[in-house]
Amino acid sequence: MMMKAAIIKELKERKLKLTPQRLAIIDALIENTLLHPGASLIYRVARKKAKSLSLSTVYATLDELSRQGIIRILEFDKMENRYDGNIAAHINLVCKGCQKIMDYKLPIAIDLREVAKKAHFWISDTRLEYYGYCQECRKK
Amino acid sequence: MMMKAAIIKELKERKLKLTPQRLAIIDALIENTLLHPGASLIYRVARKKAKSLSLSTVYATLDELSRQGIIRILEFDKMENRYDGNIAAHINLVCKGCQKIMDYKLPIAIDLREVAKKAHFWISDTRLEYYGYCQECRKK
DNA sequence: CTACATGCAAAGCATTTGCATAGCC
DNA sequence: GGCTATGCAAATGCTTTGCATGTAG
Repeated sequence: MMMKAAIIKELKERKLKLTPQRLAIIDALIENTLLHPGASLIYRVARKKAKSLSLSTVYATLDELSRQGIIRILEFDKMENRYDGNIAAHINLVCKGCQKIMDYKLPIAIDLREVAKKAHFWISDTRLEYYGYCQECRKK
Repeated sequence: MMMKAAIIKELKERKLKLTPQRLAIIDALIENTLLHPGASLIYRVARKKAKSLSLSTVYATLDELSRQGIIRILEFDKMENRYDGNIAAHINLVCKGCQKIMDYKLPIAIDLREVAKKAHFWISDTRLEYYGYCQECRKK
């Protein structure tokens, strides 16, 4: 996840307003990066800091941050969207037991320019996921 | 995509009924593998073959096939689920312009056992996607 | 000031569910 | 015949939208 100062700088440069709601949402995202939080969790956490906050503002802000390339939206089957602050290429390990999502550093680098050349496809971002079971869930 | 005979064999072995609806859905999936079709397209195509067919049956069948590991469900942002008959490890190139999804053969093999060891995570399946623009959409 | 952000409530929509009926094995 | 699959319609639930109001710059 980018640092708060860096995110604020980005938003200022693009003339986006730094409302208390947005700042609270950014805090919630940063504090919970490892959890890859969903909108409802972000709402619950950010609500404590922002004097007033609605779920639609949470969605609007997350959309905006995603449009700015600061976070990535992850959609799942039978599970609410999750928001990933880690923009660098990495693999998400998604536990089907407890819904936990962990980062895994890519062991190799895939050359995106090669894909562009071979498949005539211009890549803007990536999503790499492995589904399975974490250690705790596997014991059960 | 598996061949029809192989899919039927799988279903028989697991004592799942081969109804005309299921067969029509499997045909629709096979005929449209390259499109990575959504439920609505499958419904439209399969409807022509099956004497009667409802959308809920389409969903139920696709769920069943996914549970059997025959297809994979892909969920997206602001776009209906798509169904992927290609279970082998590969990358899906998802065009944000025209919603087309193309397969891309992985240039390297990622060793899943290594992930299991390093991250204590047992992988059941994978989802690798690159988002961007195909050649036609890029021209615009 | 004024354009953009927010909150509310209502709409949207793909997907799921409950239940009576039909039909495969 | 028994048990699973189907169809229908209604429910679900996350996400989006329209619009009036508030507020950051």
